[in-house]
Amino acid sequence: MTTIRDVAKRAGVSVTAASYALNDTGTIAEATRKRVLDAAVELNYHPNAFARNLKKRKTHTIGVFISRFGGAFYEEILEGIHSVILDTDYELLVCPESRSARRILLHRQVDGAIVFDSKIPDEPLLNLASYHFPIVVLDRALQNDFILPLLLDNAQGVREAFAHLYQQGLQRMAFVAGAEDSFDNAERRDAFLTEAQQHSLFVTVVPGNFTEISGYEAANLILQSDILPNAVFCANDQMAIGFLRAMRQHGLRAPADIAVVGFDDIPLARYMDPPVSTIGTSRFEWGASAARQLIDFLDNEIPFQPQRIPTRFLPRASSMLSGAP
Amino acid sequence: MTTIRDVAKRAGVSVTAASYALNDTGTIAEATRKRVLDAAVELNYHPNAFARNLKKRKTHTIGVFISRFGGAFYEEILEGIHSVILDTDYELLVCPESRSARRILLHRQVDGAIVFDSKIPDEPLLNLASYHFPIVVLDRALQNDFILPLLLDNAQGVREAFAHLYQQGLQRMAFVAGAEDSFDNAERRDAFLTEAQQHSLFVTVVPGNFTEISGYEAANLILQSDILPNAVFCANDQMAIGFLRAMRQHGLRAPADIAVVGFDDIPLARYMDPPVSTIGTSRFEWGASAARQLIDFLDNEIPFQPQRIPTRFLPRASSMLSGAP
DNA sequence: TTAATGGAGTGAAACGTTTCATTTTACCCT
DNA sequence: AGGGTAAAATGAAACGTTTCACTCCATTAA
Repeated sequence: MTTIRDVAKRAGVSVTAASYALNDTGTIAEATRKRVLDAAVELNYHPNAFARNLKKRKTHTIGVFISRFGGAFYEEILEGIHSVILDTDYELLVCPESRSARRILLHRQVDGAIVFDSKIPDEPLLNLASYHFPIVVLDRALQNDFILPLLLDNAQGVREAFAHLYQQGLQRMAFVAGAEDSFDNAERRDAFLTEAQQHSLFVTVVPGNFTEISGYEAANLILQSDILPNAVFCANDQMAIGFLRAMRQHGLRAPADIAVVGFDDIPLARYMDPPVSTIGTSRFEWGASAARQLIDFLDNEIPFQPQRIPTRFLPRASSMLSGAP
Repeated sequence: MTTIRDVAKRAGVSVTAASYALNDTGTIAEATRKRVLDAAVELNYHPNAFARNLKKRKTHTIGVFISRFGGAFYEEILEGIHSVILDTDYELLVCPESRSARRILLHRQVDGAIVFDSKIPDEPLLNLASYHFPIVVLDRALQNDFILPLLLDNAQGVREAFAHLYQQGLQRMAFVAGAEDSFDNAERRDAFLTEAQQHSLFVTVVPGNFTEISGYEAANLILQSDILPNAVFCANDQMAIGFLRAMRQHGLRAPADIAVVGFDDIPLARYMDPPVSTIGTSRFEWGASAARQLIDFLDNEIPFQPQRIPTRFLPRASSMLSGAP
């Protein structure tokens, strides 16, 4: 491996001069600068990132901590993040699991983090932030000068979907909830309950955990009641798909018997039969915002600006009564 | 940040002793060892990864270079890789774009690489390998003591699919090709042509580029011919899906009018109407193999063992004539 | 008693950069 | 010609580890 020492020797200058020339800092005459740069090319020199990071106390890497690679959900967020990183001189370190997340964060191998993994508890994040380490969280409402929550506007989407159902005269509604520890689930459920209350509707809430199977089981539970709901709101699309599967097995059809709405707009939702009404957002934009704010914070010390990521209701066949708008 | 110096001072020993104690090397009395460890805990000490890497000339990170995050295709491979990495003390650096790939590799920020990005040319990989840098390639047939190709057994899957079509009496076949520069496309096409030749079949090959739209266009081209094929083999599922869409628009049905087969077994294939026959593999296992061999090479100097990843044909409705097995 | 042995611990160099403080060089102005 | 100044270049310290080579001391063997 060729080092800066070799380059300096070849260019006939001191190591310092070589460093200044390479980094375009300090004061170096144009002629010598050129000589150094040429020498670097000739020797195929590439600075050792570790030595540099050690000295500069900066890694030029941002870490993304998600709970797993799987799922179109994360994909699009990652692509959004990546699209922003591309235009900077930062690297991306993607860590799909909380165990190694701890190690990476503690060893300060990144300059900042984007977190979307509810398995990582709040406490270590707050601790990191207290050392002025910047973090963007996509899955919790933590706030702090060094922590930026960038959350979905869950309530907005729920309101739109609710209105859509209500305007079609559907009044016997049920909500299939997601995982208990999920922030988004709580917001979606609360928004739904608020709407119900404002419209003086009595609604039922059935537990679930975001998996297709839990939606399936929720349906089996609901379908045992004497009076069936005529609209069901699932806290995500997977559960809506499970719910629809159970309905089919009971000989029921959506939306004629029960209108079904999901959340997230996963790709599959559009391909189901019937296509599933859902609430979507631009996940690409979401990731991009996160990266943009983090980079701005790191490079230009622009303070974090909390904001909500807009969501919108996407009406599809699973909840459109024939003759409805 | 607390350094090893602080720990040493607190434990009342030299820096050397602290280092030995923490790394369990050298000769340190049990009592002092314990004192050092306790001090480290009390001070919440975590070694600086850069200083360590700089000194040890090892990063304990492996790099994965893919062309983008999107696509269920990469997801499962990544999960397979990750599942292996988890049990080691390595980190994962995922880089979804060839531009930064170059930087990372050149700056030696990883100890080894897994490459699945045809936009990265062979030459830099060979160059790296010449410095004894180990690389697993998933998308090309490069071979070298330090380069391990881990490729799909494309021919196997194609043979099975071909037999399936042929045994149903389908003899007018066409092949919709993928991107020109793709190794897998070349193998699939060649295997198909070989089969056709062995069965004395005259077949047509239509160009494509792996996108759904190119499958759609290929179909429009094919459907103009006087004599339609009765079986079409697409080099991947996306194109098969595009092909089916075009067929529908022309009022044709699969498999009755044309039997359609894809390749890759993407999740959507199973959900199409009709479900798309395809050729699948365990991508999770694929990724896991790659990671396993790389780690074994790095940690235990076990030489690379080239192997083919098995594929198998998955018959579904899009190619099963009624009454067929 | 002395020499050899080996366990426990230490000092200092090294990894490859960056950057502060300083020196050298070149130029300009009276 | 000489002092002043700015530009250009340099030496050396520092970043936080690891590790080589060495010392010190107690124990054992002769």
